[in-house]
Amino acid sequence: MARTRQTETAVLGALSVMPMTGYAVREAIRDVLGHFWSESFGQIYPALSALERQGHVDREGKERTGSSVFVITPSGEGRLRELLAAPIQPAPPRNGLLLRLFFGRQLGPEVCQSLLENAKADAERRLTEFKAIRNQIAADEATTADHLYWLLTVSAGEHGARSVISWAEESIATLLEQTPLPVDAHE
Amino acid sequence: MARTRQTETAVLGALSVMPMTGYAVREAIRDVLGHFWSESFGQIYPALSALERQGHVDREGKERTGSSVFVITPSGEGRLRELLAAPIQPAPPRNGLLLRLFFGRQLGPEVCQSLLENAKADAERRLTEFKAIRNQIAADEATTADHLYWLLTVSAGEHGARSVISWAEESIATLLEQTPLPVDAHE
DNA sequence: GGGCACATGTAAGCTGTTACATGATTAA
DNA sequence: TTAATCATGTAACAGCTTACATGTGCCC
Repeated sequence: MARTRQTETAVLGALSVMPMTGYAVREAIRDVLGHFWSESFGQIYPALSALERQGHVDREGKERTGSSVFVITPSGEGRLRELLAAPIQPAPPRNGLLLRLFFGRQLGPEVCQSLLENAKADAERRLTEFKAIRNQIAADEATTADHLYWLLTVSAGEHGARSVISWAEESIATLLEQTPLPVDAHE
Repeated sequence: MARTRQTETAVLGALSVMPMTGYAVREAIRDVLGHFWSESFGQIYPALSALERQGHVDREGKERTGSSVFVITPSGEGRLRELLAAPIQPAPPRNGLLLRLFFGRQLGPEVCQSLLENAKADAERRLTEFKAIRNQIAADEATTADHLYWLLTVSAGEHGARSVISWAEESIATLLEQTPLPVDAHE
């Protein structure tokens, strides 16, 4: 029960920005919410059907054309506000990198260092992505009333990425202290 | 396939630190790995049985007493290293706070501010928890070869919490600019 | 006319959570 | 002796992913 609501929230949220096809909802969730949210493909169409049955969205142009555009109804907007106001259900944490580092003695310092290097590189990649997103939102600034809130989530991503980078750098240094370089005389 | 391995990894990892009962494995995962990992109760006993069948753990004292202690075998240690060396499977992101903020226009700036205040308070709570954990690890320093790696994960938690705090403070300020105080003449 | 992106859906199967059932041991 | 904690397990269900099935419209 508790979990299907989450899909409902994401789908209604997407439609609250603009009407679109189910296919476009999926793309929006993947490409726009992707940095902090995910829904799997197979959930979206059933969720849309359920929302239609409940009168929270209308399906326009359904006849014979195949593709149809979903539009949020006033009741759907009420439902969305209700869902957004509900208590946040914290997702159980599952950080594979930290799991590996916690048992890092099994892997040895060198492997752990390379895990950290990868994490740092990933975070740097994300940081440049966020920069691009920021520019894009700024470009649309005039046309959307949502940009202020969108920037908040971009900023969260940036802070998170920077914290990963500084943590990784510190941790690599700590591990290096622990593994004195093999004293090779060359040079 | 891919997912059951994760439970296997956590269980073998716990037993690599010291032999313990299934119940204790569960507590260790909840209390020690809890900040970055979770396994549900109902997965742990089946995982232990499977590991026993495969010879990766031995069950000692199984006879009639009810409780038995699980001990990792050499083959289990090999399996653990294999699992830890496998590519990290990134968990699909699901951040309920960011989802709410992204559609924050529906909630209004005041509600969003209080969401951010809560997030900040949570992060501060975590920060003091991490401090306590750090002290505890330092106290055990002599007795465990793992403490260096454990501190890495604590540090990750601290960096993360601090990044949430600074992000939340910035964001609250941004929202305040947006909602000029109601000009009430009183005072 | 062949390939690609758009578009909608379903079904099988796996993962994970929760609640239940049971019993031993220990402390008040 | 009664409650809490330790201990082991199972079964039902909810949620999610993946692969499949199908068709349209457009561009080269």
